[in-house]
Amino acid sequence: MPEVKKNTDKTDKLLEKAERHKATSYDVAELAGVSQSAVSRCFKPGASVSQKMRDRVMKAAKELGYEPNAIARSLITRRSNLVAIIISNLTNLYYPEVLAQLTQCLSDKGMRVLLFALESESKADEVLQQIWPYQVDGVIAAAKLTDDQLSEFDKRAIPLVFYNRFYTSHAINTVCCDQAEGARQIVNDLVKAGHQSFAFIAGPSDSVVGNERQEAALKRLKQLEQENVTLINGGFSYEAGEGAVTTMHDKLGEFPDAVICVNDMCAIGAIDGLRHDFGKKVPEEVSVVGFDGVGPAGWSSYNLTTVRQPVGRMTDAAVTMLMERIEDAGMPPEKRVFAGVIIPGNSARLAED
Amino acid sequence: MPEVKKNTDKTDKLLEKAERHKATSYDVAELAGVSQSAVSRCFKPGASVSQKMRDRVMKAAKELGYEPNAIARSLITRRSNLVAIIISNLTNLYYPEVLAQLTQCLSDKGMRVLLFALESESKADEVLQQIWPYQVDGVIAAAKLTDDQLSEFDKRAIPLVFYNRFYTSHAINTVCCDQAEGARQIVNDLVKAGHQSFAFIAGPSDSVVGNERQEAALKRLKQLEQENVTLINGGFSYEAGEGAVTTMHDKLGEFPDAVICVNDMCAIGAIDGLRHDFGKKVPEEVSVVGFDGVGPAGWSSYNLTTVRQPVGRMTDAAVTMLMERIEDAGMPPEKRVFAGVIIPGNSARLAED
DNA sequence: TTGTACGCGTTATCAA
DNA sequence: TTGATAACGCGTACAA
Repeated sequence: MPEVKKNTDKTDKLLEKAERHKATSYDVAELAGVSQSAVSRCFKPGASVSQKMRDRVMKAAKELGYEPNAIARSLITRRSNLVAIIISNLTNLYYPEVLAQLTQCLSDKGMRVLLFALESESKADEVLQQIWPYQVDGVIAAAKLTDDQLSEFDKRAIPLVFYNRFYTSHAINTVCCDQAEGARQIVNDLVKAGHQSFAFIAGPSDSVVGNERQEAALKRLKQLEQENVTLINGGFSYEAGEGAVTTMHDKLGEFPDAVICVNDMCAIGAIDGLRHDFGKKVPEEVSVVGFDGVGPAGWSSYNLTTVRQPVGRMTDAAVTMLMERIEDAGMPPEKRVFAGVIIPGNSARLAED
Repeated sequence: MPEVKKNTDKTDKLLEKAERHKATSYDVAELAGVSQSAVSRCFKPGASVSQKMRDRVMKAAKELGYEPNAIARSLITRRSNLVAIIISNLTNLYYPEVLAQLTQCLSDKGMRVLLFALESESKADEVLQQIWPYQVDGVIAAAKLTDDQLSEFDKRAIPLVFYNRFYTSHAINTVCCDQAEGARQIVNDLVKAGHQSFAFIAGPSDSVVGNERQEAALKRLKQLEQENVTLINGGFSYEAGEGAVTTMHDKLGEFPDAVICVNDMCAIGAIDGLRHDFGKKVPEEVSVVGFDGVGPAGWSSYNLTTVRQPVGRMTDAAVTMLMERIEDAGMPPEKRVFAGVIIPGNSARLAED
C-alpha cells in the first residue's frame, strides 16, 4: 500500500522538522495536503470551512502537535489579547484579592494578563516604557499616573481603566468605591454612638484614596460640630498604624474616644499598638475603625469595624468597562462609583439600631 | 530654503500616516533618509552604527514617536521575553510577597510577566493551553503539575522552574525551602522545652509542601519518643485553623501542650480559635507554631513562633535558575533547597538557650 | 559601516 | 468553500 507508506513518510519528515522548531500552519497544510490558508481558517472560530476539510486539518494538526502562534497572530490582527495590570503596592493586603479577581475575570474573556508591580509610584514612567512595546490592548491601573502619562495613553489610543483612582482634571475611565460616602457614614455612626474626641490616622500624602477618606471624614466631623479632632500622619501599613498610636500619645498625652484609620492594615496596627503598647482596651476604651474590608479585618482578634469595598463587583465592572473600550474605541469615558458596605464588627462602640 | 521645507513636509506626511497607526521602522527610515535595517540596528544595543547615523535616526524616531514593536521582534528573534508565572492560590497571604518579588526580579532582567492564577489546581490544563500560544521563554510555577503536564514542557523545550514544589519522580528545576528540616527543628525546640502532648493541624491532602511538613514533624516526634500526638485535618487558611481547634476539642476533650500548624495562616486561625472560642491562653496554656513567616505572623497580637522562608533569596534563585536555562537550553536540572529560619516569636514556650 | 533582500508565522483579500 | 498572494514590523545574512 504505497499510499499509506507515503503518508507516514511525510508525517515522519514533518515530525523531524518539527523537532527543531514548533510545527507551523505550513507544516500542517503540507501534511493534510491543503493550503496554508485553509489551516488558518480551521483555527478561526466562525470561519467558513467544510466539515471534511476541518477533520483533515485537525487530524494533521494533532499529529504534528500544532498550536497557532499568538505572537504572529497579534502582528497581523493588531490585537495582542494582552492587558497590562499596573499595581502600586502588591504587599498591601488589599490588592492581592483585587489582582486575583481581575486576572480571573480577564482570563474568562480570553485576555491574558501582563503584570507590572510598582515598587514606588514614581517608577510609573519606567513601567510604561515597558508596556508600550508589547502592543497591549488595554491597561488597568491601580496606581496614580501623571497628566503627562495619561496623555501618552491618549496618543496611543490605548484604553485605560483606573481602579480606585479618581481624576477630576480628566475625563477618564474609572471604577471606584465611594470613599467619601463611606467615611461620612462611619463618622455619623461614631458620633451617634456618643464619641466626642477623634483622631484620624492619615495615609501617604500622595494617595488619592487616602486623601478622599480623610477629607470626607474631617468635613463631616466639622459638620456635626465635633471640635476635638486630631490629625496624625500614618500610612497604609500595619507599622504605620502602630507607630501613629505612639505619635498620638506623645501629642495628646491620652487617647481620643475614636480613632479613624485610613485603611484596615493601619487600623489593625493601631489596635495592636493601643492594646499591647499602651494596655488600652479596644473597643471599650478606644474605638478603632478602618476601610477596605480585607481578610484579616474579620479575624476574631480584631473584628474590625470597617467599610468593605465590593471587590468582586468592582473588578467585574473594571474588566467590562475595559473590554467595551477595546471593542469600540469610540466609547466615551465613564466613571462607576460603588458604595461601600459598613461592617459593624466589634472594634468600635456603635449605636444599636 | 527648499531643503528645510521639503523636510518638514516629509515629517508632516509621515506624522499623518502615523496618526492612523503607530510609526514603524520604515517610517523612521524614510524620514531619516536611511535604510530600515539601519533603524533596526540603532535600537539594538551593541550594534555597529556610526554616531552620525545614530543621531540622525534617533532624531527622526523621536519626531515620529517611534517605539520598536516587541511582538514583531519576538516573531523574528524567537524570543518573547515573556515569562509565565503560575500561582495556585493568590489569596494565600504567602504568595503576594513571592509574586511581587518574582515580578521585580524578572523585570530587572528585562523579562515581562504573564500572570496566571489558578482557582484550583485541577485547572492547570486550561492554563497551560493559554500559555503555549504565547511562546513564553520560560515558566515559573508555584502550583502542582501532573506528569503529563511536565512532559508537555519537555516536548516544547520550555524551561520550567518550580517554586516550593518538589518532585522525586522527575529531574526538574526547583527552588524550595527545606520544609522537613524546619519541621524537625521546631519539634526539637518544643520537646526540649518540655511539651508532652502535641497536635498537628494538617494542610490539604494534595499539597506537597503540607505533607512534607507533616511527615517530618510526626517522624521527629516519634524519634523523640513522643506518643501523645494527634493529627487533625485542617488547611492553609485562617478558617481552617480556627475550625481545626474545634475539631481538636471535640476529639480530645482538651488541648495538647503544643499545636503545630501546617502554615502561618492556619496557626493564626488556631490561636484565635483557642483564645476567643475556648478562652485558652497562648502560649501559657497552649503553644502554637506555624510555617512561612508571613507578615501577620509578626503582628503583636500573634507574635507567631514560626519557620520563615527566605523569600527574597528563593525568588532570586528561581529567576536566576530560569534565566540560565533560557540562555542555555542545555543546562541540566537543578534543585536548590534553602533552610528556613526559626523566628522565636512568643506563641510557644521555647527553652532559653 | 551601510543597504538589499529575505524570512519569522499568521490573518486578510480576492479571485477561482 | 478553497487557494494564491500580500501584508504585519522587525532582525539579520550578505554584499557593497
